[in-house]
Parts: sequence; C-alpha cells; structure tokens
Amino acid sequence: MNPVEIEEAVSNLALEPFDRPEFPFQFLRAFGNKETALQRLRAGNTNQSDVGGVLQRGHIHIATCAPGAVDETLAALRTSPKTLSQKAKFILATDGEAFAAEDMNGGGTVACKYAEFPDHFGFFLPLAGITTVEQIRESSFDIKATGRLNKLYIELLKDNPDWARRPTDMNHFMARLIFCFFAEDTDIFLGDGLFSKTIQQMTANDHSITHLVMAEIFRAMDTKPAEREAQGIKRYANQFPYVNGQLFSGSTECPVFSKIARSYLLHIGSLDWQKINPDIFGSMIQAVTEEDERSALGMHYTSVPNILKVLNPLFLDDLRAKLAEAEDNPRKLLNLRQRMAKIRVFDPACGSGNFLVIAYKQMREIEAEINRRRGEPERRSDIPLTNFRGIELRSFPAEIARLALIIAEYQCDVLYRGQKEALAVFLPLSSENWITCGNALRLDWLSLCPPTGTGVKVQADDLFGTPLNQTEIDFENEGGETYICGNPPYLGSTWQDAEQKADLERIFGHRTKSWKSLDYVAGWFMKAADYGTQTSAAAAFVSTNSICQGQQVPILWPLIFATKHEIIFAHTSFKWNNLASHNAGVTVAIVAISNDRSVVRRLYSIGSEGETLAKEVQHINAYLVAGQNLDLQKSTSPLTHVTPMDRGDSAIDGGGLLLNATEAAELEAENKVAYRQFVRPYIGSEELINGKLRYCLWISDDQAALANDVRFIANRLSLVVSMRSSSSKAQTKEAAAWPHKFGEIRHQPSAYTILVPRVSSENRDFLPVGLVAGGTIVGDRNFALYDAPLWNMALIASRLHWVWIGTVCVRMRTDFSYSNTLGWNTFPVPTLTEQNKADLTRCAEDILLAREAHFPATIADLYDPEAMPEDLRAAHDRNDEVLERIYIGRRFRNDTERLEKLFELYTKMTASAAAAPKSTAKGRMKA
DNA sequence: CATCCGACACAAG
DNA sequence: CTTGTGTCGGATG
Repeated sequence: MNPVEIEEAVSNLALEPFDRPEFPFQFLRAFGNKETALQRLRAGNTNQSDVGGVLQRGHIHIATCAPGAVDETLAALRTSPKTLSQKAKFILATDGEAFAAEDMNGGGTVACKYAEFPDHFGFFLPLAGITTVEQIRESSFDIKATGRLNKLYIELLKDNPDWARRPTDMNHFMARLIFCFFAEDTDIFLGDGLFSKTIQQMTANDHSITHLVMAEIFRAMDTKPAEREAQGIKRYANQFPYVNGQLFSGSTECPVFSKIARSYLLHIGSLDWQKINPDIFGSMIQAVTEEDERSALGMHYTSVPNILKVLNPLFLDDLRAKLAEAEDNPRKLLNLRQRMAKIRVFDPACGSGNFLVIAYKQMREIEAEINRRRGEPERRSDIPLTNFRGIELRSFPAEIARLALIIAEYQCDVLYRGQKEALAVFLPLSSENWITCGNALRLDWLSLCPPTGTGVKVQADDLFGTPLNQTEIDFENEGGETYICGNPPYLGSTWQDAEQKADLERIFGHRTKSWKSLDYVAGWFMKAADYGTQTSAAAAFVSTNSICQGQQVPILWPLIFATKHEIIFAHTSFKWNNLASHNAGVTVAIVAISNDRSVVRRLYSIGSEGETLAKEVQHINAYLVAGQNLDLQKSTSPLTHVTPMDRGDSAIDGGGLLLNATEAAELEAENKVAYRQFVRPYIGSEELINGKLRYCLWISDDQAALANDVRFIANRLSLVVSMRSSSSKAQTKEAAAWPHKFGEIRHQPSAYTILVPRVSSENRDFLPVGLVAGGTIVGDRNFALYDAPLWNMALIASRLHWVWIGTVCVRMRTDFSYSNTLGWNTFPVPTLTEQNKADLTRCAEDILLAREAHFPATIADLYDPEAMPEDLRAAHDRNDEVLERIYIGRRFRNDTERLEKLFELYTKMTASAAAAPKSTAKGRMKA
C-alpha cells in the first residue's frame, strides 16, 4: 500500500463506531496487513501480547481498554517484557475516546482524541514498510490532500474525456483549484471557506452547473474591481478578489462535474489547507497526473536534508557564515541583506519546485534574522520571488512549482511578519511567470536567466519556434550572484529515446564523437558550464554517480574543464532514498562546478555513522578524488606487461546448455559415455564466490550430430533453439543454427585459469579473484586470464587494485563492476623484475594456501569483512606489503594515498607512451 | 561486419 | 534488502 491508500483506510476506520475488541485488527488492516496475517494473530499463534492486547512481532503492541484507562494501559504496554523481547516498534492504547501511542525507538509520542488519530497516521508509516522522514510524519495533510485530489482528478477525467486530451488545460485547472482551497483557508479570500461555500450554495439544487459557477468565479479573479461591473460579473463571484497572475488569465472554462465529482470537490474544500507544506506537497501531488506513477502516489519525495546537501555548500553556508560574522553590526547586516536580494537561484530541472522552495525558505529565514537584529521585524522581504527560476518539462509540475513558491512566500510572510502584513502584500499575484515549461536542454538558459549587469540580449542559437515572453522579465539582481542547482533526470545511454539522444547530440555533437555513451544528466552539466562562460555562476546538481566513474569521465569532464570550470565541491556516492523502502534508492553524487578559482574546494562524504564528513582539499578531479585531473582512456590491450584479460563464455542458451548438479546427474544416469564426453564443470560468479557447482554441455562441431543422438542433450538443445530463434537480437537468432555451442565464445584452452567476477560486492576488502583448472568453462559473469603467470593474480588480489577498480570502473549500484578495458588494461604497474615476479607469485600461492586451509569455506565466507580469517588476512597483508614496496618502497598510509600514486603513475605511463608511439602494438606490427 | 562491452531489470536467499 | 544473473543493444575497430 502507498501512503495515500493508508491514509484513506485509516481515516475510514476513525469514522466507524469504536469496536473495542476489533480495533487492533482494524488498525493493522489499515496499514496493509493481509487477512491471513490477521487471522494468525487472532488465533493467537503469532500474538505474543502479555497484557491482553495484540502484539505483532517487530511491529506494534496494541491494547484497547475501558473508558478512562488509556494512560495506565499505555504504561503497562511500555513496561511489558514482551514489548521489549518481541521488538515492538510502537505501542498504542485507546479507549475509543482518547488515543495514545509511543515510538519505542525514541521517535516521540502521539496523544490525541480518538477521532483525530488519522491525522497522525504518518507516525505509524514504518508499520507499512515505509521509511519515514520527519517532514513526512508531520505532513499527514499533504498525503491526505494528494489522495483526495487524485480521486477528483480521475473522476473528472472520466466525465470529461475531451479534457483528458488537453492535459495542459486540465493541469492548469487543478492548479487553480489548489490555489482556491489554500486561499479560502488563509483569509486570502475574505470569509472562511468562501470558495467551497459559494460552490456548495450555488449548486445545491443542480450539480450540473458546478463548472459554470466555478468559471464565473475564475473570471472574477481575472477581472480588476473597477472593470467588474462593465464585465457583468455575477454578484456571488464578486466577493472574490482580483488575483490575476497567470494563474487566472486565459480561458476560464472548467470541466463538467458529476454529482460524485462535486461531492469530492466539497470534501477537499473541507480539509484545512493552511497546513499545506510546499516543501513536499509538490512532489507528492506530481504523481496525480502521471498514469504509470499513480501506484506510487505519495511515495515521491525528496528529503529536505538531501536538498540541503546541494544548497548549503553552494551558497547557504556562506550566507550563514556572513550572518554570524556580521553579529549585530547594522551596516554589515544591511550589506548582507542587499546581497541576498540580488541572489538568483535557477533550477533548470525544477519538477514541482522543491529546490527553489527550500532555497527560498532558507533565505527568508536568514533575512528574518537580519531584520530581527536590525530591529525591523515587520519589514517587507527584499527577496523577490522572481529570482527563483525554473525550467520544467511537464506542465503539471511546472504549474505546481509556481504555486508552491507563491504559497511559500505567503507562509514566510505570515511566519516572519504576521498574518496582516502577509495579506496586505499577497494580491494581486505577480503576472510574471518564472517557471518555464519546456525542455531545459533545448532552451537557452541565458535568455531565461540573463547575465547580470551587462544588458546583453542573447540570441538563442538553440531556442526553437516561438520566442518565450518570459525572456523579457529581468531579474532584480543587477550585479548579483547566480546559483544553478537541481536534480535533473538521469538516464543511461541505452534508455534514452530518440528525442533525448537528439538533445545530447545538439549539446555534445560538435565537441566529441563519443557523446552517445553519456548519461542524460551530462547535458545539464554542459549547459551549466556553457552558461558560466557568459556570466559568473556556480552550479551544483544531484547526479548519477556514473558520470564520475568509468567511461563517462574521459568523455564529459575534459569538455567541462575546457570551459574553465572546475569542481568546487562534491558529495561522493550516497543513496538518494525516497519514501519507498522496497525501492532501492539510486546511488547518486552531488557535483558542483564554478569558474571562480578562488573558492575553497570541499569534498563531502558519508561517514560510518551516517554523518556528513567534509574535507578541504586543493583540487578535486573528475573522479571526485583530491588530486590533479587526468585523462584516463579505456584501452583494448594492457598498457603494461600483464596478461590480456578476456570475458568468459556467454551461453545465451535459454536454460539449455547450463546444467545444475541434478540435471548433470540425470544425464550421467541416462548415458555415462555422453556425460564424460560432453559435460564440463562451469563457473559463473555465483560458483566462484559462493562455492556452488554447475555444469554445462560443451560440444565441438564435429561431435554435434553424435551429441544430438542422446535424448537428454537433444531436448536441451531444442530449448536453446527456441530461445535463440525468438530473440530480438540478430546475432542470437543466427546462433540458433548451432545450438550445441555457447552463444558467444572467447574460450582458450588452458592448463589453468585465473578469474575475477564482473560484479561483486563492495563490502569485501579485496576483489574475489579465483583460480580453476583448465577444463572448467568460465562463464561470462567472470573475466578470465588463461594460463597467466600467477603474479597477475597477486596484482588483482591487492588493495591497490581494489582501490583502482573502485574508482576507475563503472559501478553497479555501489558494487564493483570489473572491466578489462577500463580497469585491468589501464592498471599502472611499475616494471617488474624477475625477482619481483617470483615474490608476487609466492604471495599469490600463499593466499591460495590460506584459503585452502579453511576448506570448504567459500570466498563469500572467507572475505566477509567481519569474519575474515587471520591467516588469510595476513597472506593478503604480505601480498600488499610486497607489492606496495615495489611501488614506493614502503606501505601506503591509506587508500587516498594509493589512489593518488596510481593516478600519478598512470599519467606518467601514458605520457611516455605518447612520446614513444613506436612501442604500441601497431608500431611493432609495422617494424 | 564481427566481435566485444556495459547496462539493467529481474531473481533468489 | 543484499548480491549476483541472463541477455540485450549498440559501440568499436
């Protein structure tokens, strides 16, 4: 269940008469428990309560009681031994009048009237497996409103199929409604609930005219008081103020309301819209208009702390520092206020305006403190809302973003200046539109956010079609600073559609031919850098970490650096969680660029306790490592004298060629000869890491006919044929003609094979390199070194290599994704003497021996960082000792030092290769 | 054109 | 929720 569904279930429960014995089960049902789970609790099998209540292990201990006994019942739950031993997260007591609950992990308490407990449903969201963030817990309202609006939206679309075909109008209409609900609950409309009441009264006898009444009200809000009589505004609509803004200009047409839609509307109006929180309302409501997103309604939410990871280092930290520095000095405070009034914040992927709203609110907070210290607490804000600009592709979020900013402004005015002052300046809304609906990668940012103080009118080389009227609006920030921020969409190169590819081509096509491998988000960085060449600005984006790892680095970053921009701060990989706990958060990094060389560079990371660590550094390179830039290109062959590495063989067999132990035994029983002849051990990464056993059919061309006479094999091969022939891939289809062989073979006969899994957990301190006998078929989940000298294995097993791979290769989630071209072929190794090789070989053997001593422990067991055996760790330690002495004559102090040395060696290595191109493979061939 | 490589959604404890 | 898998699509030389 998503939060919206839960809210609805909980609210419905509170409306029913209180049923003392049933309540605990009803409550659990509302949070998504299945009937079977409830039945088991009822039967007592899983109910562990020792106070006559209902206790669900790991979740909640609930007790209902006679009227007036809530306090002692809650106390009994609190001290109940079972509450502790069954690890209940919550305790809850109610008598149908009062309601009390506690979060046993110190997350606070709820005490309210029974009828009001649905307002606290966010408190219990962990029960439904939804990770809560503080803001959510306090924002039951936003989820509730989202759910109600969603219902209305769907109902309206049902009754108005023509509106479904004009989503922009529909979205605009929804934004108008939200505004009216907010306005009628905050005295912006005179009279409490004016909008809802007017609609209700005027349509009480005839719901079919709802849309006409509403349209008349909207028309009034777009008509200045002086013109109203001439325009013939109806009396009931005349009570509404002139709002204007772009919100009510244009057509006032409204969709037709059915009886049900009308009742939904009135119900939504009865909610207390004062409580709306623009920080999160926008991201919640956004899903309403997106068909495929609706199942996750209320799940999309970017946490404020994460947004501040971008905004604080970008400029808010500095403002706060200046505030602290100014102390009570009125002159300094004034200067700071004047500076802030000229700061513009630009989010070219603004969605529903999250970043802009947070930035605005944070700045208002700082300004309020300035005004307090200067003794001007009621002073009107000097921070213009129009300095917070955005671009958004989808029309509904764009509408919501503007609305969210308007609401944020009003709420800040109420908070810092008082209701009266807030109302005095609220209407009419500014007619400017600072949120542009369009494709940020195609629009000209300089026109939307023109350079300061220059008066330059930039001709948009990439501005399509109709000129945007927004370009005429000037920022009120002559001589001010610009900060670009946001969380643009990430889309790996394989998932971009034709239009998105074209977006990237327009930006990168004339700069590099490798633009096709770039993530979509790279476009925002490049546009920001280009923007920065015309005017000084700093830009910080949340981004997939893949643009700072692996193959994208040498494509993107030299282009950014060429615009004189450098990375001024970065937050290394962390998980960008949304509300859904089952939805493994994307791993992201925050990267900020600026062409101002004077700023102090900072590198942020998440510490072991989840705290943010900051480090001041001289320079940050494109791998988000402290150190100089380097140009690391992937290479098809090793740059040093290590053995070339191949990927293993890819079955592409639809389950036909690979056999588990049972299937192999089956064949052996059916035909021993065939078994001996055609079955080989097979090793994928699961087999290597977790010590599993698998087999495969390995049949040479000349024996294909013979093998096909074996019934078991013939059956398996037919599986292969059917899978391959129905494939969408040409290469695979062709391979259906020879089902007895693996789909992609790179196999070389060998006496033994060293192998590394392509993907493996980052939690191990060393890469899980392995060694198998030559007859074993190495699957494509591994890279293989056939008959390579064993010192190659010593390299792979080293901490140096671990660090290199972790930085240079692309990762899958946060796990390692090994690459031969990017990681192995580029690995900087000093020239090894025969003695060095002998020493390293010995080290590799020692590692293998240490592993063997723990037979049958698997690599996963042995390399569990918590439980790594001492002798094995010692063997690795000696390996590192020997290898690192070869590098620098001593051990490295830490991984940063290792990386810095490796980068340095790489730079030298490639520089000398460029100086002496004759030594390349091609050069030798000619000679 | 024939490899070869990286991505990712899915699946299994 | 962590860790690994099967196969596609498209880059590369």
